Amino acid sequence: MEYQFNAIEKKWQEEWKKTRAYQVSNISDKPKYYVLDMFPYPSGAGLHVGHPLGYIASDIFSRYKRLKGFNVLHPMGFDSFGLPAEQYAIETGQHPATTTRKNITTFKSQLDKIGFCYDWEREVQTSDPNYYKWTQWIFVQLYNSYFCNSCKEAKPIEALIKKYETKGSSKFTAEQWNGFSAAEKEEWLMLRRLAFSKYGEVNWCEALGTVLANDEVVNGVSERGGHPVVKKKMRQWYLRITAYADRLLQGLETVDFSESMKEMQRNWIGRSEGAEMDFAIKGSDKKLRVYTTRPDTIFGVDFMVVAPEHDIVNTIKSAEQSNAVDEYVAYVKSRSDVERQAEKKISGCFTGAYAINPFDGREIPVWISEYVLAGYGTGAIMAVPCGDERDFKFAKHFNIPVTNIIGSHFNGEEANATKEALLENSGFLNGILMKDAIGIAVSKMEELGIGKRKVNYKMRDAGFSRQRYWGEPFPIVWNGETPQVAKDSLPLELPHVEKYGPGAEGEGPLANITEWINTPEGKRETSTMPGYAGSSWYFLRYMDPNNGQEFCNRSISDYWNQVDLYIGGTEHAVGHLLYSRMWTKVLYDLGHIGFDEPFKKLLNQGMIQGSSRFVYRINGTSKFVSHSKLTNEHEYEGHLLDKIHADVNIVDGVELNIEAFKKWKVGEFADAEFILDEGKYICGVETEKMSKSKYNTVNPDDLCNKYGADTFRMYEMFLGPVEQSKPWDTKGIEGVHRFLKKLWRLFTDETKGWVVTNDAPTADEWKVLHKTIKKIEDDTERFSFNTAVSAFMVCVNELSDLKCRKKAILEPLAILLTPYAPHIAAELYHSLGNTSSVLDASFPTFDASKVAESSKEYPVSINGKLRTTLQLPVDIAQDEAEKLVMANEVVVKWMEGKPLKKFIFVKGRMINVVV
RNA sequence: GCCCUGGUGGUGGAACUGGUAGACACGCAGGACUUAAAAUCCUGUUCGCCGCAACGCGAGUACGGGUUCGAUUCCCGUCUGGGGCACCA
Repeated sequence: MEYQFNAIEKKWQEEWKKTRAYQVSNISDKPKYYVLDMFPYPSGAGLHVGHPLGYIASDIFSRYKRLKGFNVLHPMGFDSFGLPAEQYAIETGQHPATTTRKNITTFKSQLDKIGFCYDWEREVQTSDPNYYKWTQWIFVQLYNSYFCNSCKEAKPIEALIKKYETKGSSKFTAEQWNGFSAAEKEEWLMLRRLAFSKYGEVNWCEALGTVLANDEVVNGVSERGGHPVVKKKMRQWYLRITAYADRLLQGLETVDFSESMKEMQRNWIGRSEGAEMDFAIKGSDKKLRVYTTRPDTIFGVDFMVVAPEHDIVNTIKSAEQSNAVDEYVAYVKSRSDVERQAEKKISGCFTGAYAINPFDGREIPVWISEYVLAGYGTGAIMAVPCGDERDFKFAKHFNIPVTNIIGSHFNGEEANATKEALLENSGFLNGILMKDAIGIAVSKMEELGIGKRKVNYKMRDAGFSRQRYWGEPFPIVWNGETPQVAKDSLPLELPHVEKYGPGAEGEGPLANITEWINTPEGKRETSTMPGYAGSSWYFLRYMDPNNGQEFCNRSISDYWNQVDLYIGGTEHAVGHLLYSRMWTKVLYDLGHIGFDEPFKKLLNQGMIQGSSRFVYRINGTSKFVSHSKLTNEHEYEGHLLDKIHADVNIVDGVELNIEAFKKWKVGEFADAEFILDEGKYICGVETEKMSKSKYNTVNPDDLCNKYGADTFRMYEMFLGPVEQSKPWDTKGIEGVHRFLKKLWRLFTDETKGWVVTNDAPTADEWKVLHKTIKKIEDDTERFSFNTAVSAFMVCVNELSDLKCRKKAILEPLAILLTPYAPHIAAELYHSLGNTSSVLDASFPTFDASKVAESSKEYPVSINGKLRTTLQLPVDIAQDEAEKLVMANEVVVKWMEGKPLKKFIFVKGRMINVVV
């Protein structure tokens, strides 16, 4: 009886669909477990073998937990708003909803083929009005909240209004507040709202007609398409994520993320402790405020640098320097971000003004330079050239004399940022170790009222507007410069548009629909929300996906609680993961959910790269030369070569299938001739990103058809650790397939069909089974799926050798296999006469007594040198072992009468004897 | 430049808290069954040496040191692959 995987897999997939075997209830006596995949953007290209890696891992773990008696939530959905669908719409005129729907259908059929245990009844799509209704609702919650700086949490904006009405603030009194106009009040409130609007410089991409987030801009060009990006002032929505900087940092201590992931988030948040300090300006009543992390170096300040955009520049510049300053500011403005990043040349201009060092009265020249950023700290620094590389280079370039405050630690050639030097030339700090002087200096500044401790963050508030069509509309209307929440009932649906091109002045396509934007209440907001809006809270909606009254019922979110295991790529380290952590904290603060970190454990799956194959055509001919015959990558016997991608699917290992190649692109290659090497055409190989255009994609559907989903699942795991990136290679899949066929033959005979007996297993057979139970359990618990697959292979090899066809062994084995290869497991389990589903069987219990042995031959080394073996009881006591060792002829001879000094026992085994 | 990670046979990779390095699989070589092929099974496969034989000898986890009875694992230095950040004061 042959292993007919196609029929078996179809049968069980239909069965499980019919019986709704993957439906998950919110009511259960079992403990809960929540396994989540980062949901995909449904692109038009469909899945390639790289996508399912994480999905297979999460599926295995979900099924494993289910066998272990947990009520497991394992949902799937689609992050279906986004730019590619919109660009496709612009090109083809098709509505993004149509193409998105089509793509989702393809994705779902591909996913189902692999046999995932998703509860599709909980599917969410971020572009579905029933979903984005609640994205909009959460936006309104953010808008109507502020971050209370004393209690460090979000509170309703009403509480702030009440405070302003009764107590005022540091900027105005209660009386003044009550006299403000509605628009004035709104301006003040806007400074505190968690979702707020302001004019800001944004990354404007002319070609895409939209504003991009910082993480969508790479090296000054758009991540998608590589178009140039420039700064533009526009009214934008933002999320006040900076308010949560500290809590986002502290929260990392409570979650199980990889160290590198935490590090990336910490770097992004970029917390630094230092001090802000005011310097008087000579002949002016203006003060220059700087931020420094090294107040200990205050006596080494030789000049000040202010960002060219800084407001103070115009008021302090001297008459003589005025023109030079204006010229320099103009020059800086002319430079794009790309230029600034590409050529970091030293430039700057003296303002003619001098600041006064409050401790020694020294006059310090004030410069402007583009290396000081307006957006960080106070936009001004005190430059200490002997301790800071950039300051040193600047001083050298403009011949500014350098004061040495660290003695021999400074060599005059380059700055030294040490904190270990004893200070010199430093007034009251002389002789003090720098790291101790930091605190002393700040205390002195605070005492004199000229400075105070200050924490700064690199992270900026997150831009939340996109000038696009295919995203969530804001439920906001404007009256002039004053916004308010629209009174429409949610969802505020995306209106239909005729064309998807941008509106005037950089506005989004929605601006073109005048009948939509103009309402009796005011003018609608025309931008839409960014991609991360919908993905910041989707894990909550899965819990209660059809709730029309709430985004997610509180008692249900209390039950499911945090995501126990979240699997996805590292590319979302500082985007999605930070945003969803912030949203979770806000919803927690406002009492909508009961936990403030969304993901308890994060597992990052590696990327599967493509392994590209190349053929080499002699330039201007249709002759192809085998890679093994080339002089080098570009040459063959003096002829230049064209290096052309060949489809990996028509190459066997590195050997090109010549007939298939000719048919592959008939127009181009039908008449191809080949210069072979020993009758074979050998292709070149390179590892690249998997992509259609490189013809290195492998479609999981093809592999499922050829080998079956179970083989495909196990092979993806067998490739190596899930966290590791690796190039795809289909070659080894045969080995896994052979394993499943071998397993099948344990249960069946060619002629007799099913052959499993009810005989009692032997000790050896029990041992094989229980060894495997232990190994599979341990490996699965620590996400070592590749070694678990190997353990199955060892088990089946051993049972084959033992010719074991006993139900008592094979039935537990089928259950063990269920998470990894559910279809064949179900078929085998069913064949043993079980009518209940293997999906709900219970995971076999490991019995240590079944693998125990009474005595064993142990290797023993003496002084790590001589090696011999001793037959010893397993759990032997140390003194007893000593006697037995001494009695051993070989040991005695080797020791030559020397006394035994030490016995090394490991896990109750004697490993080494020291003489 | 800074931070994080890795470096093990021809290949993918095992070895979990230091305890017989190379599990498992691919590939390769040889063999069995077969008219033949496919499928399946068996044997060998880190490198070098010795040999009638062996459960024989020596070296070996990027390189150089160290700790230890014992190091792929821990420590120090060097080289190197990958990822992230990059004028953040």
